[in-house]
Amino acid sequence: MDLSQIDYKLLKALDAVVMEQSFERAAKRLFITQSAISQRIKTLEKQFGEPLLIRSTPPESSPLGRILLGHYQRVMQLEMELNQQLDLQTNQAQTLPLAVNADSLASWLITAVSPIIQQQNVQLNLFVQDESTTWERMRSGEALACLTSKAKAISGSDSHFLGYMEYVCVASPGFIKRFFKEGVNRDSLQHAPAISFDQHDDMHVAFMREHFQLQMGHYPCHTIRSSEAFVDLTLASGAYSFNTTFSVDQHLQSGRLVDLLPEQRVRVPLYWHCWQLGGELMKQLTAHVVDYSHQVLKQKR
Amino acid sequence: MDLSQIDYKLLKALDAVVMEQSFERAAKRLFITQSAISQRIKTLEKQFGEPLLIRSTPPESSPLGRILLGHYQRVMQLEMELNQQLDLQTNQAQTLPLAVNADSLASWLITAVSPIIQQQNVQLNLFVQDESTTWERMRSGEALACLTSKAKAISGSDSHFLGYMEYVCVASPGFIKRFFKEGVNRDSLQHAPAISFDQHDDMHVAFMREHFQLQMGHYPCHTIRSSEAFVDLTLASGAYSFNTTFSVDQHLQSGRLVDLLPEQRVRVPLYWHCWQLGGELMKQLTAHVVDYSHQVLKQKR
DNA sequence: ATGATTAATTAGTTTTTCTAATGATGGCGT
DNA sequence: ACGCCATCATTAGAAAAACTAATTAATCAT
Repeated sequence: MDLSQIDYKLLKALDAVVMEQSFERAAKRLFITQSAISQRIKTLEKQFGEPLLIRSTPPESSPLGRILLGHYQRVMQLEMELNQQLDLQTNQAQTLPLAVNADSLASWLITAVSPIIQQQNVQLNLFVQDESTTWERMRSGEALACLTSKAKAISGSDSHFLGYMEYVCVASPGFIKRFFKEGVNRDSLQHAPAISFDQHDDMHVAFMREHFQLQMGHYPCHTIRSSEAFVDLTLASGAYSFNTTFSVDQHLQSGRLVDLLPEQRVRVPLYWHCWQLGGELMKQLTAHVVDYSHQVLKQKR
Repeated sequence: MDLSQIDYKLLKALDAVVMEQSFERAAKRLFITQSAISQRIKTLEKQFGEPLLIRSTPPESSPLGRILLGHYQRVMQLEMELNQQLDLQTNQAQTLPLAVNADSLASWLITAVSPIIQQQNVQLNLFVQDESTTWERMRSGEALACLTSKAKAISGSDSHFLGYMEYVCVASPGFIKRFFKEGVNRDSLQHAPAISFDQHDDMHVAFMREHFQLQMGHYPCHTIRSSEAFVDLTLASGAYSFNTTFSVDQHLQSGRLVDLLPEQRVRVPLYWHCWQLGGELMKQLTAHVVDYSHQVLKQKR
């Protein structure tokens, strides 16, 4: 029983592969080559004398692999607690790494957290990404809390339902005149440019598939990683797009944007997940976020 | 907040230095050079941006160092639990690394644990050393349990009082005729060869200091790392020595050995420390050891 | 002061770990 | 079946990291 024979760099590679379901993507995540991932996994398997990954597509963890990853998670949890403890010890200024989706950030989030960051001595560190990947950021321990559409709590963390973000499909009058003269239908949609937030953004994709049986690639689609620019391009008649009611309500009122499909607004649930550590500060932050979002988000499906 | 940036090899070096109270001894313990230790510590200090050791003699951990070492202990604890889990998962044959003192091993220990090792599928892995250093073996996680004279429990582990080992100062009639014709006194002790178990064995040293004001080095003393050979050399008139009542009772009865100082028997307390992990097996083992030792060891000072 | 003890530093070597390129394998569509 | 693409494995060589051995510096007791 040699202690501390475990090299956590190697376990980190295993974790990345299982999470990303691919050696190559794992490599990309860790900013190393696929070869290095392969070698790290092999080293680990040599150390334990049996396979830790089932080489299927996608790769899965073996029973032993799962045990090791469970251990890894626990150690990561300890490291997170250590980080918080060190913040408390030294800076006084606790860093709060949060993974949030762009739409929430662009609308209500700042208002919700500003009381905290004004009262307490904290440093926000926001990861802005799609609400389906924020969860992953948190699971990996990079974020202490996240905004996500997933309800499932990570073990060791709390999950709070916040409400629904409502998305409206909008376009400018000029855009409508140009592309939707005949109405919004399968034909017109194949030529009208849309906007997606990024490659993980499946709202538009899901919408097109469900309502018009259109696959991705069968319609033009921009990608813009900014909620504000999203709206700007739509206002400028460059595309139609789904936006939160927050960001387009004014424009709908003023007539600069038009609700293309009033019957088909999309509601995406939002949850706040946070690690139980982080102490008083995290509790306060969570309280503020839950409270404020209950006020501004739709509570019904 | 980069996760798993912590290299536990480095923390291990820090731990070794603090435990051994010396860079050189730490190096020896980890089987590397003093230079490597120095560099590891420096790397760690560079990573955290402040000293983790106070360079006094002996070196002490800084406040931050203590926090880090606390974290290290917790991770080591997790690794130990992992090891037990892996044993359970794969082999079925759990390894039980125990740190025990030679005298207990030579007398009652085997009898106490044999029911367990016969019933259960276990592999004993005994570290035999002085009862003052067994504790350290366990603290470091190398052993799952230990026999020691220290009462203080390691946090996360249980401590059970077992009783007192009684030591008698004995010699053969021939030896007495040669060295203690005038009785046992400061003069005669300066010429009569004694035996110590090893350099950590302070029983004889303490005895000589307390009762005869004799420093180590002012009397001849062999070193023999075997309880049985201890007795053998004494029987062969090669030395006088302290032995457990277990190992010399027969010889005292038969007259081949004589109790030199019937008034001054030494009683050393014994404790069983064990990590709370290890599950059912460890519980059973502890129950057996505690139960059996209560029968065979003196319970009173 | 002097010598002994201990840690820091340095230079050079060894070991480890990476990248880049290539090879092997398996699923998939034609 | 055949090639094609996607994916992981393997390899050689380069780069980085960690180590040893020797030296220097600092501290302490004599």
